[in-house]
Amino acid sequence: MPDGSLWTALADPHRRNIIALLLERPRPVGEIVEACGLSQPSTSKHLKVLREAGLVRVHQQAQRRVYALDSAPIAELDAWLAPYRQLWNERLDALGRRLDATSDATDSDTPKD
Amino acid sequence: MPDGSLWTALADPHRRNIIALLLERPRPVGEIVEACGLSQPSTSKHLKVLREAGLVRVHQQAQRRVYALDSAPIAELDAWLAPYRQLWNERLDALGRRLDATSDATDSDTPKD
DNA sequence: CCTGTACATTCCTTGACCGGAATATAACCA
DNA sequence: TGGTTATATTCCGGTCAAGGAATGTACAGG
Repeated sequence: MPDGSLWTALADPHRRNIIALLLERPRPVGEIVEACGLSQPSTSKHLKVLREAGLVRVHQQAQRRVYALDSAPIAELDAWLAPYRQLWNERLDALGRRLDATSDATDSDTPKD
Repeated sequence: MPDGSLWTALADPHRRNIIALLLERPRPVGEIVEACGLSQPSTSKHLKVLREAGLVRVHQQAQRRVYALDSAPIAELDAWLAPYRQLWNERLDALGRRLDATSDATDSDTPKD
């Protein structure tokens, strides 16, 4: 169940780095270890956090464990973001109108914003 | 400059709560304190984190300090999310094709996904 | 069966963060 | 200027996450 673990998982730069690596293509742990410059245990622990947050999935292949992104939580983030996206659209919209209004009006009702 | 402070700021549930409150409308600190159920100092500290992450702005009004959302970092988040959004669109697309294919094909190559 | 490879897990120490209490600061008002 | 309200900052104890070292586990090959 998606509690706050998604945000917690993404709060760490190394984990965001791993996520970015997996965006290019799925990778076994060894590759991630090299790319991150972290120790193998530390990397495995980060992978565990990402796994428990539902951000990645493992697919065993011989002795390798190949990690890949799972897109579901990303969608969740996007859903969280939606209301704020509206806000910023309104802002841009308002800015546009203001710029437009300055063409034929004196700044009598816009104190100092 | 936006370092990782944005993610760190949003990692805390209380701070996300504050953000949600400010989405409705700008509010003075006192209101936020009541709504959060946290102590005033603790709330002020969270507000400081949000401020330093660029997520909120203060507008002094008499003795009150009215906090409001700043939309810029939200846009930043959205930009970060963009590449992953692509990934998940591809997934949905693939799913759609698979559902479509099941209409005239036996499930011979879809083991247990 | 034994060895090596590829990961995961545990133990431990350190540093960061959280929350509350007390205190400091700033703005308004008489 | 002194007092009150509104907010910020500091200090402090407790908790939690991160990283390294050591160890455990699973799978392949000889």
